[in-house]
Amino acid sequence: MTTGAIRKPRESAGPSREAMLRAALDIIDQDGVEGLSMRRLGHALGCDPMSLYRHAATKAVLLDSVTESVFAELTVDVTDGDWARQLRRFSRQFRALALAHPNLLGLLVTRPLSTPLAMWPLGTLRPLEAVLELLIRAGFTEVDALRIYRLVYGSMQGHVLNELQTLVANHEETDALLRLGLHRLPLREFPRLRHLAPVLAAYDGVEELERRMDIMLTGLQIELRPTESGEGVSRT
Amino acid sequence: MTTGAIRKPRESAGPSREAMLRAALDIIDQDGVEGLSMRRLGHALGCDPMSLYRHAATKAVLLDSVTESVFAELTVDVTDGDWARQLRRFSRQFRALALAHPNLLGLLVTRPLSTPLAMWPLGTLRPLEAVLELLIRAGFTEVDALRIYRLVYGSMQGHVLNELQTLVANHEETDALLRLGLHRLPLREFPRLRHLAPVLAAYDGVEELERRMDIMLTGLQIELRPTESGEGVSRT
DNA sequence: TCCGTATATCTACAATGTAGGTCTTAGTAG
DNA sequence: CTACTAAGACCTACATTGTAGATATACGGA
Repeated sequence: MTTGAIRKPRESAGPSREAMLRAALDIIDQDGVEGLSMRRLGHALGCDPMSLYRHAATKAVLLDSVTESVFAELTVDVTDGDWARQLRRFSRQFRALALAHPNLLGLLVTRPLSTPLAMWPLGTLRPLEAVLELLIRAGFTEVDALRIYRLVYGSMQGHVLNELQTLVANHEETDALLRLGLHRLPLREFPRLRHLAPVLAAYDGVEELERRMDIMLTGLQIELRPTESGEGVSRT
Repeated sequence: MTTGAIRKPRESAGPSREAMLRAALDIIDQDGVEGLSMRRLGHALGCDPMSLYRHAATKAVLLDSVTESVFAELTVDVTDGDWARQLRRFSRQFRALALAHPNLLGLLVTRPLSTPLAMWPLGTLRPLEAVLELLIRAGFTEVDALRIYRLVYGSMQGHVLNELQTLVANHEETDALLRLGLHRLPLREFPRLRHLAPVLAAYDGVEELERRMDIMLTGLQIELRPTESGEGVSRT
């Protein structure tokens, strides 16, 4: 190489990384993850499918980037002394994200499985770091902070998975049994489930998440005595 | 049709459904879900790939069936009066399944998202029914039983997802920071995470799950008063 | 024995991710 | 200003996928 200068990429050509991620997310929101192909994404952006590889070495990292871009919307106010309130807010935010992009939830909870923690995109790790900071500032030990993070994060994931599973079936059907398709189940074998049809149909995600947080936070307070910050669990 | 008799399938030809599911699970355990193709599965069974469609109308239902076959191993003793013990056992079983087939976890938590609850394979619904039965027999109302099931199931899912994420990186590396690849993280931005490296490396799944159950069950006992259902907790 | 039909087997197709070749153009040296 | 170089951008082509549809085969009844 005669010149040591690094050629900067032609900025005019091709869509920006952000535009690409946005378009990818749009497609996923509309037709699910399996509806996203490089060709279709290229078409949506009016560019050659192969040019997408400039921003993502492979489709897998493209998906990673999309989930990161969504995940990065989570924020935590580490200066808030009321850690429980922040955790609640965190959970609600996550739920909102999941409801806004239900087709992405599978990736959100699954993609980390294929990559060791420290290889995650930084945007994905930032909320983790923030929650740890929050809890440590609130007086928890590092170990407990990590434990609590896992507890909250896991519960939150679990809740959202449950909530999105329960959703819909036949929206127009009014009878709960029929709407959820529970009439298919043999009554002999599934009496409880069938009888619970109306309850299943009346699922209230917000309420359930709040109750879950109630239970978890009070249980947490009792089982895991924080050194000095034990003034009570915030309910808002 | 001139004759009303239903021709029974040639029982000699092709592998049995069970053999197929077993082989599919083997491949998934070995090379992950994306390693499973109809052609490869056919090759492993020594039969034409297309003949697999006799037992599964499409690849998606094949995957459903595989997850069902694993999921169906969960058992609950509904006659046990100690419901908390059963719930713990249930969680441990689930964890064991997930660790035995880590590549399947993504499907286990994800597949239900694409299908409304009542369309799940029956084997998948059976544990749900059993837990409901257990809790109702223990004196909970139907509504609370469902709530508790969701709570436990979500927490269990969340835990296992966390545990499998944290696993490995470089097994041979002894230094926690290096082993987890956390040295990659900018120290300025991720002080907590980097400092927690040894704790992350020393993750004890069994212990953590037990603690999680402790917290959840005590919180549950306090927050959910069965007798005065509906007004156990003042909500703001 | 032969026929009708349900089943097994095979072929072929459209769609996918992406490696590798070809071309365009920006940046530098003369 | 011109010519050269090489780093992108663009494109073609390939191996692989799930599976529809066509073809071959074997079974039950007459």
